[in-house]
Amino acid sequence: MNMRRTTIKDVAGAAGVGVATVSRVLSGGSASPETRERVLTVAAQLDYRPSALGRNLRQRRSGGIGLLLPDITDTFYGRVADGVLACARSAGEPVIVGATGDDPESEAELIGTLLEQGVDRVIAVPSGDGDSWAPTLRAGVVTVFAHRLAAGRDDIPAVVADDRAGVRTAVDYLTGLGHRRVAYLGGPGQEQRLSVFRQALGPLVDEELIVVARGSRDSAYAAAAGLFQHRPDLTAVLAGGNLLGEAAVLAARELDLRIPRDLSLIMFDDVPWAELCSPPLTVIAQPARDIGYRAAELVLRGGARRPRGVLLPTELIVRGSCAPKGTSRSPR
Amino acid sequence: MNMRRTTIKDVAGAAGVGVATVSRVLSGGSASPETRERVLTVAAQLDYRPSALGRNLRQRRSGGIGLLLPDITDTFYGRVADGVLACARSAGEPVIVGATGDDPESEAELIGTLLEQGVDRVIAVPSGDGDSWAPTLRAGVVTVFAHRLAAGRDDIPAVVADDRAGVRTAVDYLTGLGHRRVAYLGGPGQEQRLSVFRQALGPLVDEELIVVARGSRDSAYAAAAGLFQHRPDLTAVLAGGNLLGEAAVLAARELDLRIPRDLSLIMFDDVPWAELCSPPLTVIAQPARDIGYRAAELVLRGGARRPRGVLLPTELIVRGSCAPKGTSRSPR
DNA sequence: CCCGATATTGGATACGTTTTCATGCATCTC
DNA sequence: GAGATGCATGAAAACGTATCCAATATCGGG
Repeated sequence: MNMRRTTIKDVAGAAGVGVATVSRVLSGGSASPETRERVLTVAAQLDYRPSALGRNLRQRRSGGIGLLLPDITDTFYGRVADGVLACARSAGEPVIVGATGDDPESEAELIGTLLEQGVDRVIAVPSGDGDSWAPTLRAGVVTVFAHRLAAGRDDIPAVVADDRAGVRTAVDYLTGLGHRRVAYLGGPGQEQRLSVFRQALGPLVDEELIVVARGSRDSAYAAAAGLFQHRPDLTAVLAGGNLLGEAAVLAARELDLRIPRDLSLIMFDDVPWAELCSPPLTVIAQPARDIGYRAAELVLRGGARRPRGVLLPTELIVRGSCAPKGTSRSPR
Repeated sequence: MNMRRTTIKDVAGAAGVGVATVSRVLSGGSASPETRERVLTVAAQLDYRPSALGRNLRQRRSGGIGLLLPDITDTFYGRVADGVLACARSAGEPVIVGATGDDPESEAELIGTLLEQGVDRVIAVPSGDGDSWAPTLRAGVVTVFAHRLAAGRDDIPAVVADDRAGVRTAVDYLTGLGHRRVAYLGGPGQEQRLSVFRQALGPLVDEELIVVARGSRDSAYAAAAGLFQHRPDLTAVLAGGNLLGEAAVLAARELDLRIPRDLSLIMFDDVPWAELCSPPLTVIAQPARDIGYRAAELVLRGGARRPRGVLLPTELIVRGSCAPKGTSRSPR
């Protein structure tokens, strides 16, 4: 049972033409109508599927798209991935996914794997600074960043949500409610948000109220709990992601802080459970899926005339986790 | 700037040996110590990275692992994917991910893409019956199912949670609390759970209380809302997945059913927000990440001596969404 | 009717690797 | 010492495709 795969040669033989002609017909080259039809019918009969392996070697690239995310478990990145997959699929391109864990070393290693695979298009949520990305550029890989920018890499286009506006809206909303001690609970790679946060808060900013966690749930919880314990005077917190928001809710509950009575909370990223929470969480919604989809579009369009980047709008969705600074937090 | 990629030929030339020797050294074949060292140093100097393209063509397989999931947005599948990625990465294998949307046609199409790519190992959460999988088997692709089995495909090993025990535990727990009208809110591909549900409920089973939704959130919500409206007499519901559970909570809230006073709820799959919910949700935890990891192990081990399948334990985690059937649901 | 232009076609080559096979050399056995 | 055995090695042949290039057939204009 030596089931050899049917190759272009078989089709050529069966159709009585040369392999070059078959290749041309199948990749849309010029051919006479009758030849074209004959080749197509024969190919269909033999159930011929061109081998990507041969093609890839010949054109020294593997068509596929590389997608590097910090954590595929995070629904935000899940939605980004979904967008990429949707767009890639409509173009018939396979997507190779890697999880960096927000670790630059890990990222560099995964980039190496992708290069080895001959991937010539990469979408990534970059971790750390942009040093890892020299090899892809050198290899001529079309690269697009998603959700975050990398320090020192403004030569790579990026598709991001309008963090600036989002943070500003959130801060304005909170200060508008009378809050003066507003904390920021951030994650990796949120430098820009931080600077906007400081800027928006102006004289009210308190560096002690700004704390960044690493990517993990544990780290997020520790950061939130530490913040709440050390600074019982804070009345509002802006969480820079759904993991951080989750941690904030959990830590608040553990410390017997009532939301929103004792603590107002705004979370970046609208997730389904934000509505299930009690109280339902006020959020800054980000178009995660669109970010992925647009990034894929950009990367598929290739190097030709690609814009500097894309900025997608965010939206403040008011639910029930913020209250005016009326009842101050009760002393323990 | 014709930056041709450094190839095995370059290394061979620079080291003064034949390409065969270089290949052998790099893939762990036999070679004299001095030759080996020379080749390795030269390869390192030239920063040589073997091209997967050439290798793949030669061995007519692309090493990579195909992963087909219904919905990468669902955190359950996100965790499965995470397990697969972790295992694959430790083996240095790239993973090509596709989202089937629980649609057999879509699945078949994606399988086609994978075959075209020369993927020779596939992990999948199968949609519908197993007809789509004939091509992979015919092509000699090592296939492993995850989380679900496919009807008529007991020739493919599967890594699944112990649904049987999970459903039985849940049903026993609910009936033990005195519930008699227990509903099952299911999704696609849960035939086995359904049969166990009927079996565990015995004479109490009521076919009208069994409803299955399609994969989407909307469909899940519609199913839950419909169920609750049509059968106000039910007192407990088992949701067969986090999407279904979410829909149940939402629908219950919309219809002013209090959990657990009016309605007891158990949800399959423990997700972070189950604890954030109020009341926190009693769940049947499934080792999603392990499912992915084990499936990847199986598929990496290859066709050699692979077991019929793997059954991973579930666990009932009691939180606050179930109550004894004391206060009956108030009539509207 | 002939010539140049154009369209179609097939042979041949290259892509980068792994693997087979034959060769040369050193060591071992009787 | 002759033959057998083992190992290291390199030349060469695939793997399946796309594309260059030359050759042939077709056509229009003069």
